[in-house]
Amino acid sequence: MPAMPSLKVATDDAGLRASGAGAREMGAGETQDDAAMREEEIRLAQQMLFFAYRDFTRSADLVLEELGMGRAHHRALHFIGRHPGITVSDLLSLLGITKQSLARVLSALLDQEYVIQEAGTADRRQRLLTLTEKGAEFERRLFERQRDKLSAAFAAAGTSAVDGFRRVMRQLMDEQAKLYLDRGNPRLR
Amino acid sequence: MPAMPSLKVATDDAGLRASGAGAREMGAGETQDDAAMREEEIRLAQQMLFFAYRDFTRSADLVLEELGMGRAHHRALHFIGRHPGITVSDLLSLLGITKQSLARVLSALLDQEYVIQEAGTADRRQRLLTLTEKGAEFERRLFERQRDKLSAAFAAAGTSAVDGFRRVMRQLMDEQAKLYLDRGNPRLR
DNA sequence: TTATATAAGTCAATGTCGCTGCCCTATGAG
DNA sequence: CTCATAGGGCAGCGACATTGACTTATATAA
Repeated sequence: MPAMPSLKVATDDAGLRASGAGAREMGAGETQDDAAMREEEIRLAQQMLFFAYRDFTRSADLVLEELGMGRAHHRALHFIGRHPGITVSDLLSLLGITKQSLARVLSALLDQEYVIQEAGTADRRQRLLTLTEKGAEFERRLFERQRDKLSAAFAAAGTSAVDGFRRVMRQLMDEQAKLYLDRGNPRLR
Repeated sequence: MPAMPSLKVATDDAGLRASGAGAREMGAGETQDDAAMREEEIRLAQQMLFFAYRDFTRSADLVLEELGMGRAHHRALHFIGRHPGITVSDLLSLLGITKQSLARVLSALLDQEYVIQEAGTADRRQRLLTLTEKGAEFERRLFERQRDKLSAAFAAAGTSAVDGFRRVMRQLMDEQAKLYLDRGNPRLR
């Protein structure tokens, strides 16, 4: 864990350069200060996303490392767990990666029997993916780390904050991800 | 852009397995259903973090790709822009990576003159980092992509949601990151 | 039935981004 | 003078993602 820097840095005002080349136009009645304030808000939000995501994922990363796996394995386990019998191509779409990227991860999960494949009944070309008992246990172990972080954060922030959090996060996602979450998520035929 | 899967997946109830090995203990008066509901909330939040972060960063990634750079370059530019004259070790602490990891990125930024180094006046071992004009312009271009996404999201979610968003994100960060944000961020001697 | 499309697996090559261990120089501070 | 610190650099590695091209099995439509 790195110590946070004491940041004994020149206190000049270059942090907020509201003017210059690409600066955004101001709406009616808007002052330079308003624009600068909004820019600062955005930059803070950028940083929060970076720090929060980094530190949130870190908790599960430690468990994964023990078994020589990475985040990609975790994500695959997560979505397979949520969608037992998911097809490979649906999983690819959810993860937003290529077939090759998934292949490495998936074959490791199959080798170590965290996941099993079965040929689809309707379409026998499909390989339906399901967690084994071992896979479900491992996924749960990973989940619990992140659950602890998240529920502590939710408790500390309060329920109305959680609602706002969800609303903003939702807006940051692609349309397709929004749709996925909207339709109740696991249960859709 | 991958099409979101139609998710024609077996609608069994394995998405929510509130029982089993590692399931969390329930507090007084809490039912199985409460626990399951909370687990579902947490799992949704996990997914939102994944989707939102992925899609948020994607916007800037496209610009970076044109110039053969990656997220790491963006982050370095961001923090150097916010802290003109930052030392290498402070930057390392902010990014939470090792010297070697930064070295690759930083030397690219120096080579292409996005960043300049100057020996510190007080301590001449230090290499104080500052954006060049070119670097500031590039950083702004990257910033604007993400700003557009973020401000659209903030506008759509509403100001009280933004407040909640910030509160939750803050709780997800490490102590050190919290402290960094708390103390007003760029301006600290 | 034949032709085309789809689901999935695979090979080879590439690039970013993180890590480790080790060594070096320049400079600051006791 | 000695030791610690700021920074740079070498070599090697691993995880994760990419592209393009090719193969197999199966489904579906002409």
